[in-house]
Parts: sequence; C-alpha cells; structure tokens
Amino acid sequence: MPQSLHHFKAEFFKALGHPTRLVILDLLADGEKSVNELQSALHMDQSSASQQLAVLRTRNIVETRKDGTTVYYRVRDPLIFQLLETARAIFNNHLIDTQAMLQQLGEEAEVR
Amino acid sequence: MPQSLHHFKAEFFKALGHPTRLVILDLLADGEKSVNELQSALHMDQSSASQQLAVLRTRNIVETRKDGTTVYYRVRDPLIFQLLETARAIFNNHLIDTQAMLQQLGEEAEVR
DNA sequence: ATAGAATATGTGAATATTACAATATAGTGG
DNA sequence: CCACTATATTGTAATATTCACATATTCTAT
Repeated sequence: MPQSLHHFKAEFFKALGHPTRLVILDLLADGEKSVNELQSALHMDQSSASQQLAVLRTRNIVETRKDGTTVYYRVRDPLIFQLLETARAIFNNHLIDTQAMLQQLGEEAEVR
Repeated sequence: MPQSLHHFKAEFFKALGHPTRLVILDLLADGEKSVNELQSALHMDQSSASQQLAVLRTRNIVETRKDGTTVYYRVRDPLIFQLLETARAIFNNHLIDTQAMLQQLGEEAEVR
C-alpha cells in the first residue's frame, strides 16, 4: 500500500479520534440532523460544535444540505456505521482489557 | 452510549490515526513480527518504532510475546483487520472525493 | 436596506503528539 | 561479573490539536 494512502487513512481515523465527533456520528445514525439539533444534544456552544463538524466535513465523513439558513448534516457512507459497529464488537471482545485501559488512561476513566 | 465509552473509542481511533501505525498493522496482517523486523520494514530508528508500538500496546490493539531478548508483536483481535478492510471499502467508494480531500489537506498529497 | 437567526471562520492560549537523541532495562554468552 | 544485543523509556524541541471567544457570512422577513 502506498504511503500516501496510509496518510489519508490516518487522517480519516484521526477524524474519528475525538469523543465529541463520535457522539455526533451516533446522533446521525438515525438520519440527518440540523446543526441546531446537534448543538443542543451535544451541550456545546455554537462555534465549538461547528468546529467539530468542520473536521468531519473536511474529511468527507459527513456531507451537508442547506435549507434556508439551516444546515443539515448526514453521514456520507453507511459503511461508516458498519465501521463503528466493528469497533464496538472489538471492545466487547475485550471488556476486561478495556477496564485495564481505562485505569491506564487515568482521568479519562470518569463517567461524565 | 455513555461518555466514557466514547472517550475509550476515541482513544482507539486516535491510535489508528497515524500513518506509521497503520503500516505496522499492515505488516502484522500475515502474523506476528519481531520489533527488529518491523523496524527495518519501517525505515525508522529504533526508539521511534518502539514508541509507535507502545501506542498500539497501551490501547490493547497489539499484544506481545517475548522470546529471549526478542519481542514479537501481533494484532490482538482479527476484527481489527476487518475494521481496516471496511475503511478501505469506504475509501474505494469515494475515490474522487479522496482526490479532493488530498488537495484540501495540501502537503499531505505528495506520494512519499 | 436593515435586523435577526443560523452557521462558519479566525485567533490565540493550553495541551497533546511527534521525532530524535540519550539513557535505561533485560536477556545471553563467555 | 562483563560485554553485547534487543527493546523500552525519558527528555525535549518542533509541530499539531483543541477549546473558547470574537467576528464574519448567509439567508429570511419586514
């Protein structure tokens, strides 16, 4: 596999590598949502949410539709959800390890 | 889904979010390899390779086996490969978009 | 044209990641 | 024990990412 493709894939995974962005993708699992809807679900201020959406947008993970002043976001490829599902399966396979990792990660362990 | 799980998943994806680490996983696709073998395949100095391996290790993506002074790495769960395969399918679905994204990402576009 | 609502972008400080060099640890043979 | 090889860890400077805040853009209604 050429290096450039690895770079590209890495960008893709980096885009998934943030809790907020994973929540966004979960929220989009049942269809498109407006920025407004996403914002209130995320309990974030406007520009922070928009910034995270921009990350997903520039990586072509989501795409948008504009209706008046409202912008609706949706996941570009359903395979994204399959990917997240596979990730979930991996975690389920290693629940004990997960506990260990949360310990290692320390402060990340709190449920909040 | 609880926030802590999103944090954990994000850590997992972050671990995949680096070209070198994706190359490592590709190299491990056909079975375990020693650090030495990985290093020479990666054309990296010793400590950099070891650091990247450490990232995959602390996220429980790979596990190790020690034989004398040699450490062999292997991917912990075959589902990891299924995940990478799904990622590849996503890229194939969007080759044109990929070109556009590489443009956007600018310097990342060079094949090197 | 102006105001207001929805969304996006620019900026800078705080934080995290990276690459590289140096040092440390662990195992083996003599 | 000593030297040697394989691997890991630590310190650090460069770079990238995140977050919060301010400002800009786009669209609609009046």
